[in-house]
Amino acid sequence: MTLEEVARRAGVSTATVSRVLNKAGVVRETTRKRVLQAARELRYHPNLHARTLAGAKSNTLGMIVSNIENPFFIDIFRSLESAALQRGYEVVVEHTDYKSSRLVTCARAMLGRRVAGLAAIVSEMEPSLIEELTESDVPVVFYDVGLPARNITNIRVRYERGMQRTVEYLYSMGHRRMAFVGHHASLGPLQARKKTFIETMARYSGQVQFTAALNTDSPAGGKQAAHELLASDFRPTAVLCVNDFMALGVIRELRDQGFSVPRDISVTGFDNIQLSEFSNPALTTVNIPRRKIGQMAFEALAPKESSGDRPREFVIDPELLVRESTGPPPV
Amino acid sequence: MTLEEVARRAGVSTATVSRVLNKAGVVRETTRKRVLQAARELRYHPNLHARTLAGAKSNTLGMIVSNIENPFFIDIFRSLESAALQRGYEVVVEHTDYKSSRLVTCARAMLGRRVAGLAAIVSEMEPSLIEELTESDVPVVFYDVGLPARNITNIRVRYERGMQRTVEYLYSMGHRRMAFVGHHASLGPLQARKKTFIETMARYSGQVQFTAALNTDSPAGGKQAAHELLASDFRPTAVLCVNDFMALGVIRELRDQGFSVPRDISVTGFDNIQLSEFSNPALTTVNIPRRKIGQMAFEALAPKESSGDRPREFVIDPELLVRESTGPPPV
DNA sequence: GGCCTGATTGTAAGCGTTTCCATTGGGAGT
DNA sequence: ACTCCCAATGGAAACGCTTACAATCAGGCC
Repeated sequence: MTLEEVARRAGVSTATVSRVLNKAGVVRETTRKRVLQAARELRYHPNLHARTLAGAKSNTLGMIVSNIENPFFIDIFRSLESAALQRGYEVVVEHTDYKSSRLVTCARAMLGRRVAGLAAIVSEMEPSLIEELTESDVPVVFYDVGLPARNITNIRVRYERGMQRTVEYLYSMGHRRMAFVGHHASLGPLQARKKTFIETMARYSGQVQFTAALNTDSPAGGKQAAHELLASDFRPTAVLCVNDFMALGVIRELRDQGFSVPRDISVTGFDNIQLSEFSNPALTTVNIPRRKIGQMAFEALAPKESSGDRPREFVIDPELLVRESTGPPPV
Repeated sequence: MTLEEVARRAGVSTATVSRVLNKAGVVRETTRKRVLQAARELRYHPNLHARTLAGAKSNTLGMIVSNIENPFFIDIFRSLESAALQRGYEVVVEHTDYKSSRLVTCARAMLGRRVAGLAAIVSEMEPSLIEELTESDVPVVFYDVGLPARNITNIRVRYERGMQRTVEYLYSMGHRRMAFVGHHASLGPLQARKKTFIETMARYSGQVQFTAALNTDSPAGGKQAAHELLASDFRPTAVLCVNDFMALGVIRELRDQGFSVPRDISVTGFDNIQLSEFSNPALTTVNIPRRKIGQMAFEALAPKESSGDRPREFVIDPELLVRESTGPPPV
């Protein structure tokens, strides 16, 4: 089942078979037919590795996400992929579970695969990796982490703004005791969120508590975090979650413990994943334009001759979306 | 950045470099160090394609799913992947959006990638593909579709049983008018589910209505389907959904239209995805052991010398899980 | 001192494609 | 009838790596 066998069967050279299969170069119609026929009969499937090894250019993009279970990442993937498909690229995903060691492994695998570009939509980071990627000269996009460089574009969301708007909104409604639920608090960007929350609250001189689920970005993690939160003697009137995915679990735990959301306790998320609308109550959250992020990421990776110097950094200002999970604190 | 350059820099042959990098064969400690050093300095990243082209055996498994947004598929992927990782395999995913044309493309891509095994967890199918895969001699696992063959293992869930149990349960509670919400009704397995529902209901001589969302397996699709359902003059007291993911949307629409679940209308899902527990009300559903399915799939794909003849078919009998979204019909 | 042995390392033949060049027939132009 | 040119094909060199197999070298033994 190699090119050569097909060639032999069709009575032509491998060069011709290759031309037929790649629709490149001219081939007489009759020979084309013969080759195609032979290929079909032999159940020939071109070896992708040989192909990319021989031809130089790769049209695969790589994408690495922290948590493939969180719809937030999938949404970005889908958006990036759909843009890529339209331009003849394909994209392969890998996920890290927020482990920076896996990030490094994945990134190396991508480089080994000779991807034409790499999107790292992750929260964890390994400083040496930045250097490694810069040297590699492969176009890279980071979301949330990393620094712009020769071949590195950054997309970042003004998380502080979203957080600030949320706190502001809750505060203006009368909330004074708020808690924050996150995960993997030790990771840079995630830690920054916690810090932002604390600083913002400090400005409002409200009481604050921080709780992080034990390394699980999931509804289950949110539920557990909420459980721990309620086990302490701090009684927040509002719980801000690092993302929607966890907020789903927080709401569940509150309900399980007999609290009504938002009557007794308000809950907010972050990301505005589709599910946030389908939650009951629908989640008040901060919108992060995942579709746009996916497109931006693609733009940054795709050669796109026309535009010479691509922007090296995109900044997104997220907006608060008030829905049903928040309201005034109980009197 | 090729093996040869590293070799030159380290003053050895490519064979030696290869040996060092693959930890295979013996190499004097001092040369090993020298090679590693050279590789690091040159920021050498082995070309994966060249590597798999040269060495024959592949340790990549391929997995194709219908809808990468539906947690059901992700769960199976994670389970399969974790089993694979433990045994030194890696697995790449692709998704089809329930399009059989994409299924074919993806499968061919996998074959081109020379995967060591392929898991097709999909609802769509292309008859010719079965033949193509059988000929290819690559170990294949199908879930829900396909027929056992020389190199093809099947995993199938007795969907009828789950459905029957659900109907039975609802009927015994007093429900007489039930509706079914699905998607992509034209696809084989999905159509079978609809049929199963109708047949089961026929046995109970209840009134029945079938509604399918327009090609969208998602909460949004479920919401839309529920909307259409309610627009008709059929008033079910229970809505059975083809899966949990859609049920989430159905519940939402019912609530939006002022119905209380389960007081006014009961809703059931299928799959028992994690989210079903976090729904409000928590979803009554039928458990499909995704973890186990992932493991089974891996077992079927991995060579595992010891066991000569692997079973060619796994059958799973799903169980009903009663939670909060169902109850007696309104009086 | 010659020879055998085992540890290291080098040589070179693939692996399956693509692609640059060269080659081969005709048919058109004169 | 004789160039010229173009369309259609074949030849063969990469692509970067793995892996027999060969070669080298330093001891150790007789």
